[in-house]
Amino acid sequence: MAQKPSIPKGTRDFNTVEMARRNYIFDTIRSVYALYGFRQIETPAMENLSTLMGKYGEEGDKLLFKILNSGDFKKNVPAEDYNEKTAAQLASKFCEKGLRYDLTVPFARFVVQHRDELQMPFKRYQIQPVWRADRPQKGRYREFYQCDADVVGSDSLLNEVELMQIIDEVFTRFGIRVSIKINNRKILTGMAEIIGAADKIVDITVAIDKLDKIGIDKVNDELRAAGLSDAQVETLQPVINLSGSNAEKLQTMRQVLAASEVGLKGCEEVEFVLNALTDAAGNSALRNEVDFDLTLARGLNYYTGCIFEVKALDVQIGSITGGGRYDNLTGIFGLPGLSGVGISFGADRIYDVLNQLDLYPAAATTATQLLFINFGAAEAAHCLRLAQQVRAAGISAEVYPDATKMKKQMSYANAGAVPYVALVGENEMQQGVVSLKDMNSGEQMQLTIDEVIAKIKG
RNA sequence: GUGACUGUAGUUCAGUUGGUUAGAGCGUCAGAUUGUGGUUCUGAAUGUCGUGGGUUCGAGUCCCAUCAGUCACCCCA
Repeated sequence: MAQKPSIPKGTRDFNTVEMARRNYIFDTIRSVYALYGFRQIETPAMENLSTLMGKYGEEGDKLLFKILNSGDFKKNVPAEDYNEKTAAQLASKFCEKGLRYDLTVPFARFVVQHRDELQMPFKRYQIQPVWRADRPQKGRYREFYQCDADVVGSDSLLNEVELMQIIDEVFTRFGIRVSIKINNRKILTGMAEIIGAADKIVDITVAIDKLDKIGIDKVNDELRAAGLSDAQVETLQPVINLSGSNAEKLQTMRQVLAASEVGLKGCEEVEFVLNALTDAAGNSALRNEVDFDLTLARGLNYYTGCIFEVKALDVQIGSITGGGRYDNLTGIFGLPGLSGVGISFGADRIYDVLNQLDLYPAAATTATQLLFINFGAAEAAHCLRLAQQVRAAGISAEVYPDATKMKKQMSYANAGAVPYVALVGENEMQQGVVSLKDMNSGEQMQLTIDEVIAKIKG
């Protein structure tokens, strides 16, 4: 064969089976969002680069896919710039659009742009692909889907509570056992304050976030590398090693953060959310465990309040859902004072988890429920009418298009995992019946078309 | 952006210190079976050994370059 065609690195084709599974994931998430009163929007695949640049930190800017301007885009760039400017600087002259990097920033843009039409609080969800010019590896793609739900225009912590419930509901429906982690950016800020390194907050959180991956010693190395003194690192130790129940951890943190107003506020917020998720008898309202985890930091630096993250208990794949509160994201677009809180399900990683654990319900992946074998022109015409009756009853059915060998038609049904096959030849036509074969058991019986419908539905 | 590993049939992989005509499982197709799939048996098709150069009497095998893929770091879902 000559060179085979291919697709760009980090992108994927989805075949029919994969799409059936992916739709099961999207449909599940979608229906839970809707159940909590969220409504769907979509935004364009490309945004103006001015909207995207500077929102994800220096690293993020590098990972943006930029789109070359149309027309003679080099006309207005002086020749000497080609040698003097860096590639990034030239790109900023050649490109004014880029592919969306996540759904949160386009959403912030959407809110600011349509602020006069929106009823606050505004609850929206959005399920669309995003693109990152990252080097792909396991569980990391250059094109992948995010499933975001956000509430803007409400400071209430009840929104956080609701989002935790959504997380719990979705993973319960999937049958994935997860650990939900909660923390608060204010607590991290408070810690930085206490040790007198407020300016190093980002470095500190990034280092602490790696605890369960690289261990305490290397975290301390990173903290020192970030410019913290040994004394400062020492002060952080009891916090990093925090253990016990959620209530105990909160108690400890209150003592540590006694001198930090922000830090105490963070503790209060976490406590409120955890309490709201617990009934009067002290039982959790959730089916999955929620853990107050000081080492949860999350990379994106626009979070300001509660932050959450979800990890699968039975598969090693990194976080499959994350989110948090960001107090001033729309401020960048000229609309200050509007608070938002949101979560994002990583559909592609959830897909990998479901595959590994093989948790798909059978119904999610079957397409055609009944295949009519084609015995010839007259029989096919008859089957076409029967198929319409079956479909009217809500059962997906198809008539094999060619009167080929029976073996071929049966194989087609088998390959497509069709659970029932209808054989309607000359005899059946005369008697007004259908020979229905159950492909799983191999049993076959003669039934009227109404009995067939009742059997498949029942 | 940094580093490591791997490229042989549709696919997963064998292929000896460099040696004649490059193999196997799975899948595909045909037949055993003209109204019965999934099991079984028989047979068949399929390769620029990623690409380009070099060493050699001789390269799938060794060397260089290049492209592609995978994994880890960074970062993240």
